[in-house]
Amino acid sequence: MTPITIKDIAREAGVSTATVSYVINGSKPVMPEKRQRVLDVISKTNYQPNRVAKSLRTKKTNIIGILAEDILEFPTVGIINGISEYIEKTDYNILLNDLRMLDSLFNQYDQIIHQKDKINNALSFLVFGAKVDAVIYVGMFNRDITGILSNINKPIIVAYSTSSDEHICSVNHDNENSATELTRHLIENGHKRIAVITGLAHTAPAQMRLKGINRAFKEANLVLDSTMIRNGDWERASGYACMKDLLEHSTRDTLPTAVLAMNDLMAIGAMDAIRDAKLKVPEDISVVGFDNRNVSNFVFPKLTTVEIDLEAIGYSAAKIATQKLGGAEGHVDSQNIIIPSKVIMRDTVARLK
Amino acid sequence: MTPITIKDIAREAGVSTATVSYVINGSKPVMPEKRQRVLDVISKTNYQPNRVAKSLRTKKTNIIGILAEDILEFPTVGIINGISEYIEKTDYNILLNDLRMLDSLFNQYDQIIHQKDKINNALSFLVFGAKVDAVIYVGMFNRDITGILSNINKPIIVAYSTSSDEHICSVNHDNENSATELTRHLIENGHKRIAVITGLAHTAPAQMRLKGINRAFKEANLVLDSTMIRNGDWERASGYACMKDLLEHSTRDTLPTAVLAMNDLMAIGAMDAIRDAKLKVPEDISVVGFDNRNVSNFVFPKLTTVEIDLEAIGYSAAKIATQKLGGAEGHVDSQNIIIPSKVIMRDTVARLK
DNA sequence: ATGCAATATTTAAACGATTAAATTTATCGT
DNA sequence: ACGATAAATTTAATCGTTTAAATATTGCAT
Repeated sequence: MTPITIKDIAREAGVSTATVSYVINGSKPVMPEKRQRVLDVISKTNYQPNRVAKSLRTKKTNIIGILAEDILEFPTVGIINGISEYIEKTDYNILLNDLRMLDSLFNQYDQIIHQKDKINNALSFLVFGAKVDAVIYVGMFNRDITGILSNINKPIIVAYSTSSDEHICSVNHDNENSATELTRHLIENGHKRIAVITGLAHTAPAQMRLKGINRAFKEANLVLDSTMIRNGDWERASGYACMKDLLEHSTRDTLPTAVLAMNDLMAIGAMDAIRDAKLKVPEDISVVGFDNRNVSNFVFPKLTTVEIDLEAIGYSAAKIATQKLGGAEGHVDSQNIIIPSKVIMRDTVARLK
Repeated sequence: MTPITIKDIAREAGVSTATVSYVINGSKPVMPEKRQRVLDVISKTNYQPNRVAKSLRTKKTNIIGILAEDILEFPTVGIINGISEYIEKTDYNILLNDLRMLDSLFNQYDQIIHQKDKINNALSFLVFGAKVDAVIYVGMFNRDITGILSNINKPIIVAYSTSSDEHICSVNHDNENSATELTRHLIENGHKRIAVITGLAHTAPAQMRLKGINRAFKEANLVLDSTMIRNGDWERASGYACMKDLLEHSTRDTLPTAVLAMNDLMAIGAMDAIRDAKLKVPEDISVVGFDNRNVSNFVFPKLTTVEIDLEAIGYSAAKIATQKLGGAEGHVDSQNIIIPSKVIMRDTVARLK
């Protein structure tokens, strides 16, 4: 009943525990017959070394901590999946810590404990308590958490935002470039009067995407008409409201031929508004979104959007983490990795002549 | 640089390590002034007890292992979120092990390692290697994994399927009842000619749901016409194909007035087929789905479906796990918990007179 | 004040692995 | 066959906690 330990294996195989350890880890040569004897006993007994004891001694847990802002937030699962894909090939494991930040917006208790404290506590627990070897932070990282970070001498990688701290690697997608490409796609199809529905204006992605949009306009010697810009908040309802407003303030001549929403949710909200105005997508107005969420493939017509390779982001973050852990030999790729995205052309963009 | 340990605290506070341990864990009374001195040193130094060492000594890691069939599969995240919601209030943590079963369908390597072995290996690692205190299996559990399970004397809880093993608790949603209610909703709206698009026929949910549908028919003294049943495979494309077939084999008189698909994806596929046939939902044919996936709220018209309370399933599973861990004092609820679901009425069901 | 019981504190042995250092065994040239 | 050297193996300390058991301290009745 009591779990089987290295001592049991040693006794059974007639060797010392050190020898057993050496064959398990290959850390020192062991005579072939002894080696085989040990291996036989191990497989016969189904022995699994106690990782807890091993960790205590070696000061390595082989655990990567994931600190997720909210597992329900759109990119989180995709990124975790990418991490999992890489980690599965290694000897590491995942300790998942969900900050539940969406949840905490509605939670009294959390208004007392500031979010920064929440992050710091979780980080501190992971690093000093659970002794994870590295942590991957999944989310926008737009909170100031530099307080505790300085005295952590373990790899911290940020996934889905870009780090400005030089000790912290980050893996992000190419907000600016993909916004350029998306806009270019519209322009190439003959659109000139393009409306823009932004995300929350103070957030990094919204700013980067806007920059990318402007670049495409400049390239084509066009200017982005500021009266055609509406500020949304990333949610479907705001897309609807922005589009409605755009429609109401337009005459036949000033109606945009296309609208670029900074994410799919708002794009779909815009499509709702267009349908309610008895107009058709894309015949009357083209619509494009961003993120390639599941739903963009289910609305009618199917939404043209930008696909973010979340899996690649997670995969890359995990790879960096283990490389950093590998010590000097494993060379660490780079400080801030940018994963390219691509435009997924579906059915919401009409070709203008 | 070297992390601070209980010895440092003891020295600094002028007491023994045992005393420090007693104040941290409240396991024995300590004189108020001493207690305070220790507490002060702890908060001044930001000391975090080493969980690894603690676990080795107490043989409890305070970690709940999650064994997920695939994190990308629809219910997984919702259930993990529920687990996380409960766990956050306790001293436990989550070790996430993703079996990546969807992925492995396309992976040569995994055809060699049988899925059963994969599950057993992962389980064995979690229990004997990582020494998690309990494991929650998230998925269909329709694989035979009884091999290794017998000699594990730690709580195992299955979430999202029902266990037949009496040593394994399970938490599932009420497939049968909610199918009855969904069907009843159609009947109450005057529908009699109802077509059914099933999921993979050999799976438990498909069988339970069919049972529930039949019950509603019987209640209403109707019979489910077997020529109106089509077997899908849970995917959107199969919903499309089934609906197309249904349409092609119907005359005006034999056209179903409603179709019940066993999940939202197939329901949406059916809606696609109906639209392609120049028919309208719900005016010509009503459609209902199952699962309340995100997308069901984004299609047009919005899909009437059954909402599964994934969060409650996860929450409940985590609660059972910790209760079982609590020992004799914490009474464990029940062996097989069924969480009720509810019909979400949206826009795809027409009232017939 | 004194002794005794009750309470508080410390000592030291675990937990199960790894790994220097010590020891044993094997190899090999002469 | 004999040392010397190299290779394999074992011994025992260690990682940072917890917790019985031993010890020290306190309070209290007399």
